[in-house]
Amino acid sequence: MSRLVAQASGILRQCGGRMTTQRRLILGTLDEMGGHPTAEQIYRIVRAQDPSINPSTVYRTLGWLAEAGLVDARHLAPGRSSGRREQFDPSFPAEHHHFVCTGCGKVVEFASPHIERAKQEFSHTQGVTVERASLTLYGLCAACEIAKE
Amino acid sequence: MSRLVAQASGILRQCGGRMTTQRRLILGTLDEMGGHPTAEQIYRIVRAQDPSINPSTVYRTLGWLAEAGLVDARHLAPGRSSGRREQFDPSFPAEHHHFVCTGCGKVVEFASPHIERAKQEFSHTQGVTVERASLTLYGLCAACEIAKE
DNA sequence: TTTTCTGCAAATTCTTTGCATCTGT
DNA sequence: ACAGATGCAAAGAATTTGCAGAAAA
Repeated sequence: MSRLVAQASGILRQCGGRMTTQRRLILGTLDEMGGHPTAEQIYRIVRAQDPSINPSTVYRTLGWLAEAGLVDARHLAPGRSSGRREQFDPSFPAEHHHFVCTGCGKVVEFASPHIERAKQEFSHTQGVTVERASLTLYGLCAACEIAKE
Repeated sequence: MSRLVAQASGILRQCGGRMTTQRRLILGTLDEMGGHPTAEQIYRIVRAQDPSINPSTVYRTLGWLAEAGLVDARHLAPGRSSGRREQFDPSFPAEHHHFVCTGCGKVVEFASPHIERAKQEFSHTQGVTVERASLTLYGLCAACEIAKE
């Protein structure tokens, strides 16, 4: 059983929800495919295994997964007009951030202690509670940097 | 003449574009209203001054403003389903980041030297070029923190 | 057996586009 | 005059919703 299926089962048990075939399929796919798929990409893959599945089910599943905090919804694609599709990012194993290459669209995940400091500093100086942070860096990856010239 | 109108005029002159009444109105509104309005909020305000203006014009104007780098399109609203509308953030005077209160939706802008460091570290260790960064912190503002109890 | 979920289709929401007309330059 | 912008209405993409039937607990 995949990690997400296990986590989700626990949550469902606590709130009286049900682990259905469709949910298991979507969760397993999310876990396996990795990266930051859009709802449509997820749908395409699960449909290959169960052609009767419906996009609404994918959206609904992603909806409560995001509410439960098991995945984060992000807009990684840079610029306008490409940032309209949400991308889903399993929030595991820990808070992480993203570098997006504006040339080829490649996404690299990373962790940074600087962000932890930025959170602390901001919460101290402003007297607020910071729960989570999302940093996205935009730039050119090595390959695109070379290709540019 | 507002700052944005001035900046935009310069850009338009360079690329053979035209400063129209509608653009002046939209730019002035963006400058005056501040914050991080959605296209619809902008439209509502400009329509009050010129009822003949059309939403497409607002979208088109925001489109090239974003391309020109005079405004940034962001998804500040936290969670799913609220993050669907783009918000437009005049990119002035310098790169800045956002704290979003998940209780009341209030947005606070701030600058942080830590982010500069995170950018540098990432670009050095990965051999990429980082052009810009966007950090959003989510949490509870002081008032919402109190209200929670 | 009782909720909860799913599939379906229709509806919404946000945004873009085609085209005739109008307007800066 | 002429390239470029606008308004309008219609199209489009992504996502949500209402509801009757299906399926977990």
